[in-house]
Amino acid sequence: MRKISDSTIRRLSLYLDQLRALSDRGASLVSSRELAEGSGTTAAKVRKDLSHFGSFGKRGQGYDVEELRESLEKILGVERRWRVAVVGAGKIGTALLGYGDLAARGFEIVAAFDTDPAKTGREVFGVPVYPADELEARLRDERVRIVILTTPPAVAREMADRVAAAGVEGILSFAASRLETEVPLAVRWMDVALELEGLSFLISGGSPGGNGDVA
Amino acid sequence: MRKISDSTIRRLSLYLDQLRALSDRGASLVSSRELAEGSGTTAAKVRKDLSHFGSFGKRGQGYDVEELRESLEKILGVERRWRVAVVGAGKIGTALLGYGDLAARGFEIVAAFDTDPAKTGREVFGVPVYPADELEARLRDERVRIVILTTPPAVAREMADRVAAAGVEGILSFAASRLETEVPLAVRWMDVALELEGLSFLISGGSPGGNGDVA
DNA sequence: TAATGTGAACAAATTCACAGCC
DNA sequence: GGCTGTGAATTTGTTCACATTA
Repeated sequence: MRKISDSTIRRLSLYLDQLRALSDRGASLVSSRELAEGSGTTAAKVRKDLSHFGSFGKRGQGYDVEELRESLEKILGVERRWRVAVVGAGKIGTALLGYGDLAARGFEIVAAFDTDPAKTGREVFGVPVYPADELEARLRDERVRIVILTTPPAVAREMADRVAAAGVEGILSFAASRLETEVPLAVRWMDVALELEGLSFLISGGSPGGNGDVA
Repeated sequence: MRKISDSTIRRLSLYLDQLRALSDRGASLVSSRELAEGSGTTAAKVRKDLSHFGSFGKRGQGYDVEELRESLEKILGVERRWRVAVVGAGKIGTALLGYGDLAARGFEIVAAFDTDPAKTGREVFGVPVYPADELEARLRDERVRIVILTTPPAVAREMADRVAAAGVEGILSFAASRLETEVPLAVRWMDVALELEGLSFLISGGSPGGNGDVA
């Protein structure tokens, strides 16, 4: 299998979202055009995206909703549940602990960590908050494979190295700055201010006479 | 000026972050190679990205940190402050109200809204939380140009239409599903579960023998 | 000498268009 | 007739390599 682009993966997530909704509504077939409309893309892109992984549709008909949903879950690796921990129990970190959408989409937050003793030793939205000392031990005990990093930038690098050393395989980082870890692992970044800057550019007329990403 | 790609804009934000840090440290010159290293890209890309907007460097020397920082702030439209509102004062919405990084990067949250009367009529982290009835009036009074949408998906569409009608020019949406507004405006999405699905794909070996986005 | 700015070469992603099947 | 799957064409984005300037 060749290298799959990041854009393709992101779109697969959007298709999956839609298929779950269609499935709930009891729809049985869906066309590439419909999937495209619901995810702001084109029918050709939908078909090309899927074609990297096999052929899932019936010519002349479309795709079987249940079948494609299951296939996409397997492709994305969300046919089973993931055990996730949140490192940094500040405002964003604790907000995520109670965010039901994550569990609904297969990501179960099983632990949180913080260096501040005032925040540890209790449960928040049912998730235990441990002191950072216990990071490595608890991550292993809980078989955590993905960590969401919400610490201040100053400690992000250290925490990333520690979770990587503890066998975590992926990090979703809310820390603005890039981070390089000693052990290589998959990292994605989310940065609210960066997204706002993107909007600022579009609104300010950066690309004049209209803008790229419009709903 | 031709159409600037989204990837270029995102990288400009990363360069700007770095220039601010360099500026704080009193650095006066920086090369495309250094900017590239700090943002996980290549020197050629840095130069090409900047070349779309003019020529900012001195051959043989590099870029003047202050000068380039100011230029990038102008390009991104963050040379002045933006007035932002948060619609939906749930867990994520309120977490954002106290998130100092936004103000530090030029985005001031001046109001929040919610439909739940239990949440309105008070201040959270110094930001007044208004009932949703007052949405249009307050957005105009406060001269809000960007809204961060953190409502449940069920009401996201309606709220998007209402803020668009109230003259808001950009939306950053945490609502998973795409949304189409009657009035067209700039929209960006942030979706924690989608990012986790991307990590899940990489970890599960979606692209075998290594993965794309590694630190 | 060192590093920018930029056309030209290249690679990747998207779109087109149509053969193949339901 | 309708819709998928896919090579080919096109467009977009990246990398190369070098003339140019401090």
